[in-house]
Amino acid sequence: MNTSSQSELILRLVALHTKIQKQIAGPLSFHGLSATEYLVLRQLHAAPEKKMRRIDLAQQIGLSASGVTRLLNPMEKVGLISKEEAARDARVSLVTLTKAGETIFTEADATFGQVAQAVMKPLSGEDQKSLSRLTGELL
Amino acid sequence: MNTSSQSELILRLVALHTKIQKQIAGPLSFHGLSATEYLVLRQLHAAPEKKMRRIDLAQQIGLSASGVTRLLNPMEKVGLISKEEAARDARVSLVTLTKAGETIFTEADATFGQVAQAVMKPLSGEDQKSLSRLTGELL
DNA sequence: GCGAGATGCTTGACTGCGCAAACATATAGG
DNA sequence: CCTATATGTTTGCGCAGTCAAGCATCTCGC
Repeated sequence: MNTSSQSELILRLVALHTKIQKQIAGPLSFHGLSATEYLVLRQLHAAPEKKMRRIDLAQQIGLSASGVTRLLNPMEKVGLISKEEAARDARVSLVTLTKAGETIFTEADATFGQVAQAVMKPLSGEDQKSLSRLTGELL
Repeated sequence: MNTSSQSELILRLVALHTKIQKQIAGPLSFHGLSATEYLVLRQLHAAPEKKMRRIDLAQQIGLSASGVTRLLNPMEKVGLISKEEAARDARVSLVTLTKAGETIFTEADATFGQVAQAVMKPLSGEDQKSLSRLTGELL
């Protein structure tokens, strides 16, 4: 495995990502969500008490702190999430998943799952497992 | 392999892409290039006669036609590429890699290769081959 | 050979995001 | 305590990219 084929491998991953984004955007927009917004809901859904600090959210979804601020503002207006002060530290503003957000997430997650299934269709179950392991080791 | 783990697999690919972008941006900026600009140079370098139509370029690097227009303008000003009319079809404006562009690409490509190597380091040569095959089948 | 649609490209308006700076609060060392 | 430094968040500005509209050119059916 020489350097040149490693470069090509990186380029393939980038191309694959582009393809995935394009396949996901449409179906998710049916729920009024962008891909990034879906990630937010997903993180919150998985968080203990469905609460997170904005900065942790940023790190988990690969955004800057300011990106999170701008992303969350409209989501709060629409009522998917809500702000809450942290008891121990007045600097942080916790983000929590509202009941409405939970509902939308559940619906969107089903859609996401279908797209994921469609994207992965070319691979056997065994190959999907391999891919899962390989990507895991690269993170 | 159920739907939920397929979703997680997609999310891993997205996270991996984020990581790759962040690792690549810095080193490439040393050559005055963004990741997307590097892709342009690479495509042109690989093209017959180092010439391409803007629309094919767009499709290859996963951009819209207008995105390509805006991307190429500064690159032309800096002299990495140059415009050329197509003999057969007056609608198309061919993009060609200049000598200067070729030089910059060669340097940037070495840098890119090093980053690719660093990113892929956690995987054995055998695993890299597998990953290459798997991503290939998904495209 | 000419009108109707298809194709290639650019432009205007907008969105999403990053960076740096500003600001608020927290913590630690003297 | 009180200053210095670190941490969490928001804001101003700018860049990269999209979509829709417009313009030029090409091609085809008659």
